[in-house]
Amino acid sequence: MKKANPAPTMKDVAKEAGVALGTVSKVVNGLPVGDAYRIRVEAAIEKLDYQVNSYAQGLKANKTYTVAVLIPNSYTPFFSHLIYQLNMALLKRRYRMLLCCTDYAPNTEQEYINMARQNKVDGIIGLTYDPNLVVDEDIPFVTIDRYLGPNIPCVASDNFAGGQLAAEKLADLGCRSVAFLRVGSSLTNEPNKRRAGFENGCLARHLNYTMKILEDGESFDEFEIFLRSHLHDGRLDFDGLFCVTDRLAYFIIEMLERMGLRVPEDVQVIGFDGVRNFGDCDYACSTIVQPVSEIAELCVQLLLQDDSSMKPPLVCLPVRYAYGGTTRENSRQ
Amino acid sequence: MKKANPAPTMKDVAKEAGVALGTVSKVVNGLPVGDAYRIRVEAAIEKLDYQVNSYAQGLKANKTYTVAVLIPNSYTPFFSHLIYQLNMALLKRRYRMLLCCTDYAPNTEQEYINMARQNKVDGIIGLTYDPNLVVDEDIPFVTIDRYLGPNIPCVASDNFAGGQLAAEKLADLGCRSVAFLRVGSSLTNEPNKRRAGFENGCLARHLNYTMKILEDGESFDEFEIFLRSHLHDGRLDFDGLFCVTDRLAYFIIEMLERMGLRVPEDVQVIGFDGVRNFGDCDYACSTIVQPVSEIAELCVQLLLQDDSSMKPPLVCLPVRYAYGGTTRENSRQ
DNA sequence: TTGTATGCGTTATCAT
DNA sequence: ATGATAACGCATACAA
Repeated sequence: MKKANPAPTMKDVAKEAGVALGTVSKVVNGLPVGDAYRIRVEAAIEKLDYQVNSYAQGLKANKTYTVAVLIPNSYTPFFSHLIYQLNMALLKRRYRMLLCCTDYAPNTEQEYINMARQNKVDGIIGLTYDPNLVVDEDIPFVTIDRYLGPNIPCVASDNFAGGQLAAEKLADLGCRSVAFLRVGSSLTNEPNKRRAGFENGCLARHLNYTMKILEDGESFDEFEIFLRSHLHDGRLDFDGLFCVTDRLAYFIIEMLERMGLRVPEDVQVIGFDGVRNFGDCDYACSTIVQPVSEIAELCVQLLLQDDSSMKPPLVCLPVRYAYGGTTRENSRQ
Repeated sequence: MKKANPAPTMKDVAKEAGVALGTVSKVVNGLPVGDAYRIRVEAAIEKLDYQVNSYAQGLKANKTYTVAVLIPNSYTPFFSHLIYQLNMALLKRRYRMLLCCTDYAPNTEQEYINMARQNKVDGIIGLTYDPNLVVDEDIPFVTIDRYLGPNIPCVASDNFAGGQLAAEKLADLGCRSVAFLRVGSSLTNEPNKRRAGFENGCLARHLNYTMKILEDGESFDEFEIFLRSHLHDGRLDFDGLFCVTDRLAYFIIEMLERMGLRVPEDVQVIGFDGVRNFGDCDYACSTIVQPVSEIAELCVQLLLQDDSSMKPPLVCLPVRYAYGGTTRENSRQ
């Protein structure tokens, strides 16, 4: 509230302790200093409640211990967990996190990147959607789920393996004829591989499969039209569905119930992401779980490691299946 | 990646444009400068891709356009929306957000406050749980949901009115005998007023009411024991339940279904918070919705306004009821 | 080992 | 109106 007395500086501490400025600096940074001096300086620091000014530090060292995280928003379950885990991974290394929600807006993404540059952050972790994003070569950058170029490490789940795993699970659970449902396909990114993986898995397991892929902007109603076209005498042609996200699975399940079909008795559904109700309760549906914590940890590692070491262009982390009530439990459950 | 050439500085721009340092500064800050000079400086800035160093700025101005947000985590639905709205409210004013997840740990909360101080943030917005939190008087601070003292503005939903509204709604929807369920009551905070408000509403509407309040650490199983003790011949003594959060409502609803009771046919349930499935789909249950966006906006306003203006100690923002499938729709729905 | 002096990039106060 | 210079708080190379 009152801004009366400015925060104490090293100079104040030095005066208080009766030592030189440099000595205080050394004590603060843990450099060797005579015990007698150290004691006095520490007492002065305590007395004045001195705190180093990290802006002055940053100016000097050209290092700020701050990382910017660019992400569309913080309330989509996958994003919200990612943010949390990134925060933890950064905190562990004494780094601070500047959170930037972009709302999927390309210009906001670019604006934040510029802001981050002039803010002299030590690096940027971005889950972005702008296809024409310009990222400087001179600031460490790691992307999630979207490959931006050979010099920019990209971390993602093993989406291909996840699609494959979904197909295998459905086969294991007794499905014979399945479908893949997906929305928004215009942007090239890692999650797109879910389809290919699923297709691969279906072929390997000799599952009949169909795809229904909506273009950007098409309404979810298209799925209902699609499903109804495969409904004969109250029975669906499919006994298994793989939805590209848990969120889509949620809509599809509601749809199926409106159509008088029971999940999982009539048709089993598997989603993708590993979304939990209320963030930490049970899984919203049976799902392929993304290793969020590992993704976050790896992003931070890659971002902060010496430039000397090799930076892999793309790392895919293993996913796993989790039961969430929309598949038929079998013995392996 | 490569840190070869250090970022260009004002000096570089001055040299490039063949003008003095101060002139560049003026151009950058929009101060009056001769047109001929301005053109040349702007060209040089463009050419060198110059960006002001906000750390040097911060050092000089003792102002950083950065606000720290302290919150337990980013994945609990209410928190995740709060973070998003705070980010938007700050962005609108060209402020940056330093996100600090505390995991409900008192020492982490205190650590972050210290970190924020030495980081010279312009203010702190905190949703904290440490009953003994020490917050300096010399840095602007606004708290959410928890009153910390007369000099520290607290922003919250009108929890009392929310409890009252829940009671009124249940009465309107035909309930005669209701119960309030709550967990964790040791900490004094604003949400505690939900109980009192509910009680008030029940009295006003002549509803029979019962309370079941769990202590910290008690298992949710206690609720099942409680409910079963009020179950006679498959009928529950209550036809309406008010749960202190949507999350609790979610558990209770599952519990009721296990007990063979239908929601909302046999018993109607209202929660609190306004949680939506997958962050932005339908409401998880009928609920009292917190005005998250308004809370965020007000926090930022109070935090950044001149110290001269009056800071109210506690502001309670209006809540509203939303239908979410766990109450019986009536004509007013 | 301790003290002194310089510079990091900006802004602001001076003369010019 | 423009250019030189000091100061912000800290770290460090260097001198003592």
